[in-house]
Amino acid sequence: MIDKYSPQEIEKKWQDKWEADNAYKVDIDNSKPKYYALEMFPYPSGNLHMGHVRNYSIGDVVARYKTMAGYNVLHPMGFDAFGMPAENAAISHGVKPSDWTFSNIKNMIRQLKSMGLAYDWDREVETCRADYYRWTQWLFELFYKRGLAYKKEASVNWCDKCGTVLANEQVIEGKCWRCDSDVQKKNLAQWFFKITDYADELLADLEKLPGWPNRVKTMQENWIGRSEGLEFELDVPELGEKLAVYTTRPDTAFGITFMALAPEHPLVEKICKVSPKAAEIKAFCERVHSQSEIERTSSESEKEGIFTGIYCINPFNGNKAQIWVTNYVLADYGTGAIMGVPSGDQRDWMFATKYGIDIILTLQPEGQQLKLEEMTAAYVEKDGELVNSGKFTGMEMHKAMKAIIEEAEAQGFGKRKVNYRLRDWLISRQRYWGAPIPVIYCDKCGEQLVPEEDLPVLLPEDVEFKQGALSPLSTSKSFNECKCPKCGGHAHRETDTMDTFICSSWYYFRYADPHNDKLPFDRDKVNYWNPVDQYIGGIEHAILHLLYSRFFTKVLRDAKMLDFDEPFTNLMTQGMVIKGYTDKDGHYVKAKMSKSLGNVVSPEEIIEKYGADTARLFILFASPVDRDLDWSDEGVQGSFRFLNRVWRIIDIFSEAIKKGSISYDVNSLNADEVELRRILHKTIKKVTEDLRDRFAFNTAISTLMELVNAMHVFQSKPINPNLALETGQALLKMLAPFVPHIAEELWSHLFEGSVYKQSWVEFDSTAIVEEEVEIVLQINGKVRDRVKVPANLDKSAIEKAALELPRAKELTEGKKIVKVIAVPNKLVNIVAK
RNA sequence: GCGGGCGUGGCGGAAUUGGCAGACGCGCUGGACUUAGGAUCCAGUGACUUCGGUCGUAAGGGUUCAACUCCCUUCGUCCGCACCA
Repeated sequence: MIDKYSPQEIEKKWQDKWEADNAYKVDIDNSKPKYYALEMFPYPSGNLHMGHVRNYSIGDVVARYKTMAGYNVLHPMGFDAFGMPAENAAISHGVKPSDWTFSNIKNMIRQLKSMGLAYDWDREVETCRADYYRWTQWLFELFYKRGLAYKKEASVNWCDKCGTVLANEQVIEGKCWRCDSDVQKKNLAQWFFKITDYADELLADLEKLPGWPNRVKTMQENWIGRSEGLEFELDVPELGEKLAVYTTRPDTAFGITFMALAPEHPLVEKICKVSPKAAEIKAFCERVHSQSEIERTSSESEKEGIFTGIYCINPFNGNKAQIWVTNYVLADYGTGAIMGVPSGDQRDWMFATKYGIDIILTLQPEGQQLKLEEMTAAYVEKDGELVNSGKFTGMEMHKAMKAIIEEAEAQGFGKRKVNYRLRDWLISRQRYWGAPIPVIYCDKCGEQLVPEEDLPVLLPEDVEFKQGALSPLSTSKSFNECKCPKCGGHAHRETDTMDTFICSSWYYFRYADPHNDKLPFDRDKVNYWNPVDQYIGGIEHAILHLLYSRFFTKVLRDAKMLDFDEPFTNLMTQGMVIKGYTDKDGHYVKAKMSKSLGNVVSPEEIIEKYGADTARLFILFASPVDRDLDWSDEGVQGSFRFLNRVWRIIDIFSEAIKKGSISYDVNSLNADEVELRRILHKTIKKVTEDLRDRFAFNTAISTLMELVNAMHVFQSKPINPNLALETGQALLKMLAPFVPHIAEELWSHLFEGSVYKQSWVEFDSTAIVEEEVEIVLQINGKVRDRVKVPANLDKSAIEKAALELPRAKELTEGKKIVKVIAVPNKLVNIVAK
């Protein structure tokens, strides 16, 4: 008799034993195929939430299953430990960011260990430790040396609350991704990574990622936003200047009646020098600048502009076009100026009708005549033929696009151009708790990299933390002042730190070689372990982290530090954990668990009450991994009940199991036992396929529940000991990836060694074969009867048998049998009229 | 506006290649055991029904012997991007 199931006792026991035995330590082993299972590492906020539990439970099943299936599995964990919250703690509580962070990490490691996750803790990385950020700085220098890191003054996104700039990817609908406050534009000199150099490859290589969800690939595709078109120049005779524009609709170029400039366009200043309307123009520009980013970039806001009084010449037809300054042209896309074709673009139409600018029709549907005076909107369809377009009149629009580009190229005033929505990655942050940018500014020699042998540039401790203060590092005397590495003269350090997304863009390489003190990682080790075979995390990183990591991988490949193109072969994006609650209006609604809504369930409480196995089981069973998971307290109890049921049935089987032997004659089984054995092997097949091919943990678990239900048939009658052994052993092996503690405990009562060290179960296809199958009789597509027939009976035999069934005769009496369709082992359908 | 999901019992979900809709779990109902049950075990549980059946996978239409599954239209809902010229 085995004791009552008590997760509180057995879980701690096994966690300690696994740790003492170094059970999950791995090294390079060329005798097995390698497998790298990775979950996105957490920010050390201090406490695990259910989203973490879900993420790591999924990863743990993958790692444990792959290990049992014979792979050499790398499954590491670490912490993305730089970032704002630590600094906020310093500002509001006077705690040192490092103390705050390390104590949070300590608590989170304790919580992670209480989940029974199969991590190789020897490989843990913490991005805020000098032995890690030294290499983050080293990689910055590598980017710099390759011409991929540069400093420039630019209009950048500024979050006042966080007191720092942000990358474009970190601005969500005009608001800061972290604190949700409005983002402003500021002109600052900042460091950028030249991700745009890789725009084409980042886009094209999405095709090399069949193991990624289409959703994520589409999002990246849209973010990169490639477009093809024509860039050409228009003369501005009054200024002796040229004005460049980019268009994806060269076919409408003959319809230009005005040019629209962004207020930031350099030509605006030149115009102001000669235009009598200079004061008005300047006032307009200032007014646009004072608008928030949301106001300015919303497609709904009113289009406004001011005519400069200056004209330019359309090189295609010599027409004069008014130059306007407007609020709806983006300064940092294309050339910061657009051609205004009111007849072909709805925004231009609205603008032109508002200000009484001419409209020239250049495109109309084939075989139809459009009349401007009857039109109430621009003609924006993507088909038609040209009018009023000189020698291109009458040409089909797609042909015309090509011909007009060729014309511009032949005449020398324009060229074919590819544009991207993607901008360079702004990596400077005016914050303390990040990796210092390893650059020195010398009064004489200018910008200098900190020599490699002087890395890391350590974070100083003599800094002041103030809300909204610029770059805390600049308040440190010991940090700021230094000597120029080139001339030895007076110099000062860069006081900005790097975006934490840089730290997380290469951590999955460091796990392959975490203690290297000569390089970020050894090339051979990374080439052995990486790329990550299965990456698991939240959809919120679809662009940010996943795009940056792809960029890093490509740069490091070009730097010959590794030999592959993509960091993550397969990607699984898990859904959120949601829970119902009653809102302030008394409605029952479901939403992501959050403190402010009060619908949070604490993992620690659940683990304390039911154990980690129950928490893991419920979370994996309640929903497919890529969908949102609806938390249910009753559901958790159901999972706990199931584990108790497993415990009891193994207990009932245990006497028999001890008497059984592994190899035996299956012909000695009685009918009930044959049936159990068939269910067992069907279960093995299904669970294996669900784990190996489908990521379908919920159905794998439901199949295991069916097996346990089938075993209960024998709770009150004797079972063949050999079958008891076969079934019990297979059940525990299959449960082990999901619920490792109870599987290990029950295994230890009955068998030798650790269940985790066992090889995965194979199914016996002969056990699954049934001699007789039940097939469905349909008359005109409706189920009318069921009948047992020998398995694999061929079509004609089934048809013959079906027509002789009394039920078939009864229901087709007096009707003409038109057709009989038989599907072996499934059904037979008689069509009668 | 553009792009991508999703829509199945009271609830979470299953149906992998077009072949028995609702596996498994929750909840609920009844029974057994019991001093007791919020433990355990067994059975039932889509709706309607004149108990023959009929209807049923967001709505409508189509293809097919056969549709949750394929095609068209519509609606709802969630997510991403959004004045990108």
